[in-house]
Amino acid sequence: MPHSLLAIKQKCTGCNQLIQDKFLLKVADDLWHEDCLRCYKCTQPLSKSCYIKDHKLYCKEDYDKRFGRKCQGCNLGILPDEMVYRLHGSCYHINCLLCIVCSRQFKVGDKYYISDEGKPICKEDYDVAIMYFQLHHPNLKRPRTSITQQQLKMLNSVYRIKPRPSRITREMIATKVGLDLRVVQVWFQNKRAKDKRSITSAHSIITE
Amino acid sequence: MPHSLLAIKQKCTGCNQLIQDKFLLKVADDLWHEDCLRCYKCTQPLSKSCYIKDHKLYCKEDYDKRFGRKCQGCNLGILPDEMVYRLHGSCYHINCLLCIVCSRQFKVGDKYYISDEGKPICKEDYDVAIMYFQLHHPNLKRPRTSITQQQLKMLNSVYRIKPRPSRITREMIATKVGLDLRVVQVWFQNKRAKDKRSITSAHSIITE
DNA sequence: TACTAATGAGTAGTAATCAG
DNA sequence: CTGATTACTACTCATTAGTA
Repeated sequence: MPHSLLAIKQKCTGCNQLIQDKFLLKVADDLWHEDCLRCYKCTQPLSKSCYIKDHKLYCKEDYDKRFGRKCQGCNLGILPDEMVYRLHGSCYHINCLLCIVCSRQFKVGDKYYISDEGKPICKEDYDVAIMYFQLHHPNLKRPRTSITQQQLKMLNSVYRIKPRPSRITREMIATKVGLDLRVVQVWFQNKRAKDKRSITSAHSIITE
Repeated sequence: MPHSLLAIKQKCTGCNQLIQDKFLLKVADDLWHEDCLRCYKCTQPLSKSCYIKDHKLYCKEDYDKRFGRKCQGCNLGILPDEMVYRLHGSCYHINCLLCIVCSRQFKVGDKYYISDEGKPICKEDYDVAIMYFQLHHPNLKRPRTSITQQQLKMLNSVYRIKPRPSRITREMIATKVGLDLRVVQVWFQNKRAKDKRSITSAHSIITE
């Protein structure tokens, strides 16, 4: 059963501190310090008008963005109980959420990425774009194969006998341990280089 | 309705201490310190109205939430013997438990997360949101994952045998216990560090 | 407040690349 | 192929910060 009480103390809805100011500012049933009347998002003081949601104040711009009063696809308004997609802080009519590359309409569960302009791209187009990018900037990312202990053992045992295996031997090794031929080749190159390095550095210690 | 009374020795229903204040606050047969008139749940002072249950006071919001009088989805009342979902301290009509992003209706067994506002988000939307967020704030911190006892048991048992598991082992563990690969890696790193710390500190006690 | 998940700087080892 | 270099992976150590 609700009971109404006398107003005992009054706290500011913004900072939750007691209001000692001469005047209380009342905004739609909530009380505020004059100084606390700021947009919850951008913290700009709210001088002319403000929007309220969940006891929080917003400037028009941030309110529209956050609570989706304007579709970022067609730039038209969104009615209060219209269904929307929320995406990266923007709202879209269900029918206005399109991939900016292929214009296909997104459905729930579709994977997507966000362009530099904050607009959605479907995963397929994104992947193609990445592939294309890597084709044209081939040395930006270099996937590194990690060679397991198993494979290393095999490679090492061959290396001890034959540090410079022929193409045919390399092919055998490659299929046997399940590595790319090129990877095997590079491994032997690097291994020889490392060996040489350790030998020369050992030598320099002795001679110094 | 509150009544002010003359000061006689009376105990506060909230803190059970003697009331020495000039005025006693009486709320439905119980006496309270002015300062103790707070919501039992959120501890906010009760300025306008309060709800009572079992000699405890609640603000309207928490009362409705706690005693399930109001569906947190449609904001309408819940009849005493109506079926509800209970989620994170709130009640919902069976048909009112919707993902706040895609509005899809939850079914028993569906995975969900809870938004900052305490509302449910389906796992798919949550994952997409996280992906986005990380795409656009790549150097913001990853939220701290809490590792369950179950997972800890698994990790520890592996650690005893192999304190330095290979990438492949880590991958196996990660999928088995349902943790991110990186999280597993960090756990092993931290575990090794902790072990080392305890060993060296034990040593310093002996040698000192 | 203690424990510990996460971060960051610095380092080692080595797979991959490039020039010659 | 070699030699030099680049850059990916993983580690340690010290610190920061989230949570029971």
